Amino acid sequence: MGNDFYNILKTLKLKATPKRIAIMEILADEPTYLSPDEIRSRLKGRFKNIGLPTVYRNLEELADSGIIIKIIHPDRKLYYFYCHNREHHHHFVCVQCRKVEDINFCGMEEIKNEVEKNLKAHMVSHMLQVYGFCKDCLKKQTISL
Amino acid sequence: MGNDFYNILKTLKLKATPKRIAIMEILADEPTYLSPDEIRSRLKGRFKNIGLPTVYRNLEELADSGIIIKIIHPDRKLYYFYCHNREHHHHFVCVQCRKVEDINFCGMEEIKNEVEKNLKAHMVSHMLQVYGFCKDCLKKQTISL
DNA sequence: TATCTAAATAGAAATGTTTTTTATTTAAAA
DNA sequence: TTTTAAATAAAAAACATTTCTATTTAGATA
Repeated sequence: MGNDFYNILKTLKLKATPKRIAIMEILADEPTYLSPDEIRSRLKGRFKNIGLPTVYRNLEELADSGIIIKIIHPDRKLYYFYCHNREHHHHFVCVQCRKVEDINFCGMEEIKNEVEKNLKAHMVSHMLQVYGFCKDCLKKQTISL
Repeated sequence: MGNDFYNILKTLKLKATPKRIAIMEILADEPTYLSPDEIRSRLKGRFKNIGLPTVYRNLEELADSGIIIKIIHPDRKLYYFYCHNREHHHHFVCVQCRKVEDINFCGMEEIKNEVEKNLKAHMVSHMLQVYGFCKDCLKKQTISL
């Protein structure tokens, strides 16, 4: 299918270093979100030397340029996820298996309207995240809801 | 008006210690969200000895019991806010002065519906936060939007 | 009011994630 | 091939948050 990470990086005006490409490959292959340290562990299979600051820096740059996204987890640690959906949308996150699924509904127009009309404020950004148990985790075991 | 924190704490089955009451008073008087360390600084004016773990523990307990709320800031640090509105709602946060205002619209019914019908998942919780510049900060200065 | 006990506390130390620093290496443009 | 700005490794630092332990205290009970 050609995830042409080399050219994506060129478009973003980032050097196409082997490690940067590897980080994108690892995330794109993963249906769940990963922590920086987990990403580093996987990189260790491919590179014998890999520093944690390099992982953090690359993830930050890639997230800033929008090609990957940050997941805000209730534990307040950083997680990253490669999302193939380029439209504006939000995520359902399974707190058990970490699967990420898209939510298409976004009531942001109404919220933006309320913020600007009622509060007379200017909305810069918003964050919506939904936590729960996904279909598969519900099936696999008894979860006391 | 009588913010009867003593009785609120009794209802929550928490000991009404002077420090716990002071934490609630500080937050209730504050229109912005505060960090644990900022709260400790203010407590130092009232108590000569006050440990940071005490502040963290109390904030955690009070947030768990729902009398104060955690604010998720983009910097991923913890902040707390005393919200007088007991209904389910969300917040607009001014990223400049940290003022917190209520947003009454919440599209959660639609989202819950989508999660449960389309994804066949179970929604446990959700987080919505809107960031921007409040009315006053917009007035006070030129912000490049 | 005095006694008692579980809860709360201070203070020090530990934890663990994320960032900074600096010297070295590398991608890719010229 | 040369050049140079960007990227890197490694060590160290920064910093928020938590754990630990001995001590104190709120408030129930006698």
